[in-house]
Amino acid sequence: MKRKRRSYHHGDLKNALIAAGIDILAKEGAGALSLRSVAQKVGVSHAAPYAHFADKQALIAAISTEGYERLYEAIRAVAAVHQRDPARQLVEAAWVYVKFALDDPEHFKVTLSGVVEREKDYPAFVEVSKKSFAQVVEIVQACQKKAVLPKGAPDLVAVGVWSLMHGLVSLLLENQIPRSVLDRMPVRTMLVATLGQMARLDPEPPCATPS
Amino acid sequence: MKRKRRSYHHGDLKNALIAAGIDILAKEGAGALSLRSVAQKVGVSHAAPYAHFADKQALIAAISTEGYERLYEAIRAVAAVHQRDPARQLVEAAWVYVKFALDDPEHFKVTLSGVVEREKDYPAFVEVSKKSFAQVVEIVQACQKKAVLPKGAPDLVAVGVWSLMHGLVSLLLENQIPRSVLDRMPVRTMLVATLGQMARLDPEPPCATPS
DNA sequence: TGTACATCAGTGAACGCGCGTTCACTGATGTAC
DNA sequence: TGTACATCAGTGAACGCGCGTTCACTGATGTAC
Repeated sequence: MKRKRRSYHHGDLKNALIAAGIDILAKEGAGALSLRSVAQKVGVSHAAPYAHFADKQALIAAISTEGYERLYEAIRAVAAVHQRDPARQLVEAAWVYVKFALDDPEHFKVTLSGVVEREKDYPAFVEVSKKSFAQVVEIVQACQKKAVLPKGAPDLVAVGVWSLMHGLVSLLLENQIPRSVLDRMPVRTMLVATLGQMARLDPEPPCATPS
Repeated sequence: MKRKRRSYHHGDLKNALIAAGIDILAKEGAGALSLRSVAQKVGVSHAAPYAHFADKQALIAAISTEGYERLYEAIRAVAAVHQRDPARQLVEAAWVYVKFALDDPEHFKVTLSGVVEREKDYPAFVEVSKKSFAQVVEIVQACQKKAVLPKGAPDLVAVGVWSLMHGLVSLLLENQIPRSVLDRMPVRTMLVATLGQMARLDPEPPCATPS
């Protein structure tokens, strides 16, 4: 399972610790995330992380930043693929968001849950979160041009779209959506239906649901 | 601050513990919520709670249930006041939700954050959460009749409205909404604007903002 | 009204646990000459 | 190429902490007679 380190020095301990943290979140949940557990997973003494992170908050901030970067990259990719179809960009970007949340709920939660308290101390986090929001605003503007989304200040409409998606996945993760609704349709259909209450979308062909 | 108990027996320790828990959430946050802290706040030995709660989960479930009841009652009240005006019902119910979240964020989070894992064990929680959702569905139906909300299965549209509000408050609480948007308008205006992307609402007079 | 007794709610000591953090240390690495 | 030394990353023991939970107990309460 855990291969022996060849040398005294690890080489890339910082990134290894971040990866281990994400892994622990996925497999054991947020309660199990600690500097000690992360160190143990990498096979290093429990004090070693302090060479790379000032404290636990700093590790969490790094994990959050990584999560936002994952989102940013994935949305950038789908936006590029559907360059000329804003409605599609909107749906696929939303789907990216939902997929992240469902595939890796604990990482998603840490990323989006404001665990980064003193943002000032973590400029990388602030930067990628700003970039991500700007990306959404762009998609919203393109949608507005084609009357897919209602008029209004683009950043405000972006907040609306984001809220809708964030609320949907939060309620899903927190098990609050009634079974009667849940059992009636797959998540992707629910996403499109919900988004369709706000945006003018073409109906999806029932079999085109990606993964 | 803490008055001496007159007698050995407390009389209503169970409810006192729940109230103390809510108080701790408000004043010290979720991290400080423990059976021990709750017992201490009430002025009782740390083992006393076990006479009333099987374990920590049971206390949390009780606090969650209390939170949902607060929501349920408040929404029922505003729905009654605006009996003949579904759009208003919608806005005020949403406002109730947002107010709860902003006034008592930690209690709100515990209530809505699926901390009640094995719902089966807490039927009171399940019941009040179902009742609350049904209430929203009713308001949604009334809104649909007046074309305030789009057509579609009422429970699905209710999920949409709920998601929108839940996402908005979650992002607010988690400090994710960009300052540029935040600084431009009060929360209530943001709520109405966001809800307005999904519902056909009359514009609010700028000075009618309740508390 | 008085007494015996069962029931119940709260006590306080004790358990083992994992945590964040500090500290003096040591092994490995790289650089100057 | 070889040696001295500064730097750096990781070690392992130790600290104090608050937690959930158990357990034998005891003080208060209520009921039967």
